[in-house]
Amino acid sequence: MPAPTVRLSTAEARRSIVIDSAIEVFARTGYLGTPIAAIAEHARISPAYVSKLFPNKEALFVAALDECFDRAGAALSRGADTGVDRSPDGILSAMGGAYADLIADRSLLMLQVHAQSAATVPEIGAALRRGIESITTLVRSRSGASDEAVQRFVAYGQLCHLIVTTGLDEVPAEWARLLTAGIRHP
Amino acid sequence: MPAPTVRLSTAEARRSIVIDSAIEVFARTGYLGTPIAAIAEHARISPAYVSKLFPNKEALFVAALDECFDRAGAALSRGADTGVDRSPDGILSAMGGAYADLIADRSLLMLQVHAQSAATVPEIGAALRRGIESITTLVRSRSGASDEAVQRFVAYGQLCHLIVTTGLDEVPAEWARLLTAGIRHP
DNA sequence: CATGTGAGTGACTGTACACTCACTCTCGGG
DNA sequence: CCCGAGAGTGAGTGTACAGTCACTCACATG
Repeated sequence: MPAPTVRLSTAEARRSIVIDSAIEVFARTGYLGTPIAAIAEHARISPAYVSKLFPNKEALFVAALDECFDRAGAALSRGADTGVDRSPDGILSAMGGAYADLIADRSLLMLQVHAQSAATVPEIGAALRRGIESITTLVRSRSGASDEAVQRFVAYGQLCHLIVTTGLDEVPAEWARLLTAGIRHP
Repeated sequence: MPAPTVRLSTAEARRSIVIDSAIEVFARTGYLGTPIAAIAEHARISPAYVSKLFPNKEALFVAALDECFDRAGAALSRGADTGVDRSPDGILSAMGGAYADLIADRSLLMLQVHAQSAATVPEIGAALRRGIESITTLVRSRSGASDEAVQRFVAYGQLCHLIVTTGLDEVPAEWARLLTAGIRHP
């Protein structure tokens, strides 16, 4: 009988699989809280090989974060196209809806929170700024909304982070409902 | 000559000194990124004694976080009293100003960010929710503003966290100025 | 001055983890 | 069929750190 022979793939393909795993696992346990071995296990690969694919843990985290912002940008872009109301505010709210759909699984959002916490690592801080920049300029240019409206968009996005990290949407209290009101829950 | 004899203090006094140190050091390097020894050094105390004063690192972090929210609450409360404009929105903006003054040194704010990142540790998540609750209800009751206005207050507070963690107020670019516009910078 | 209580520490232990290295295995090209 | 390049790993190494323990020392009280 044909034993399930091990098929090799290219390092490039492995890298992107590992990045997917990294997004998920880093999102759950944070930068310092995640051993490389946990990501390796999730990617069904040996820890040694992860270390061979990325020069160090920091670079792996940055790669995951970059990918995360790429996906967010793509989702926002799609959202900007799908709205019915073509006014700036209409587009903005369509983008908000698309973003809400995207972060339904929490990983992208949590990764951003962990990145903020680890932003004192220079490479991580830089990646975070890059990401915010691309989101901000994309929202600005695709919606055509005013600076104030874009700022508000980002501010409520951050509120969304707070709600998710603290599980506020599960808290059955008046103050919690006040904060989550009108926010699309995952 | 009188050798500088070692004066003992009470454990209670030490505890609060250690909490002060913990706020500062945890704020700089985060929960997992901070060794107990770093806090001990800042408090000019042995690591062993820190471990004797607090059952574990988690409890120390929670104590620091609680203290942090206490200070924030006190500052907001003071702000609510000092405003000239006694309308809800006037009081709200006075509270915002007081908060901005308080977080000039970034420690309180950074600690919150790190707490969000570590919120999967049950005790830390609970402390964070307690803190948010007390802030939210305080802002609500002292200002008398609408639910929407309070939600907006918190959302822009979170935007403030983003700005500080990423050092956006130092970034000389249009997109950065868009996000920081109108936010009181430290 | 004797003594008990509590402040404070040095040295240690166990563990977790990032990263390395020598090695094996796969498979495409000659 | 063979061989070399590259995929992939097991077993380690060094280090950092949380928490413990036996101990010393200060000082208030009688």
